[in-house]
Amino acid sequence: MNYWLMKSEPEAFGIDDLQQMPEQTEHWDGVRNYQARNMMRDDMKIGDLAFFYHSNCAEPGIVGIMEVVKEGYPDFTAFDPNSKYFDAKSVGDKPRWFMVDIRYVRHLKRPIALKELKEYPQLDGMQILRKGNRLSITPVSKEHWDFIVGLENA
DNA sequence: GCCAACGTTGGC
DNA sequence: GCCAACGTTGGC
Repeated sequence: MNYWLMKSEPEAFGIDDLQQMPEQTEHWDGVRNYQARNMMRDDMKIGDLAFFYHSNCAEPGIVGIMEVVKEGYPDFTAFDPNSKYFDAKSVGDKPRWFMVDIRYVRHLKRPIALKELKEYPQLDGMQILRKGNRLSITPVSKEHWDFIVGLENA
């Protein structure tokens, strides 16, 4: 079982939006980066857990936990000319972009801000903390996962 | 295959 | 709004 961190801008789609979806489940569409695509297509498995990270907002940080409930399949927004994620180079038999479905698990008892995450030497090397990191999906080690979940009660 | 130009991400 | 970091594109 693996752990992940997935970014989303709360103004576009935040954890509260996920919680309000039917069955608290949504497809993670619109990822247009090959590294992130590969992780969704190849590596993310049913039952894996992921942090929901709010980016590009007043208080960027980890706000909750979600679970992979459907493994990689073609991102259909790439096929839709009316979608802002349309990609003419992604066609039916050779889809270029993939997504997974994720289900809301819970909010953290308190949001843990990026600013706070940076304070802990225990989290050195975590990908989200690297300068210039822009990848919207990153793997999280079990050690880092457990440490961060442990911060909830601090 | 190199690399400059350009676009996007995302913290601040 | 600024800007650093990085990915992609396209000319050569």
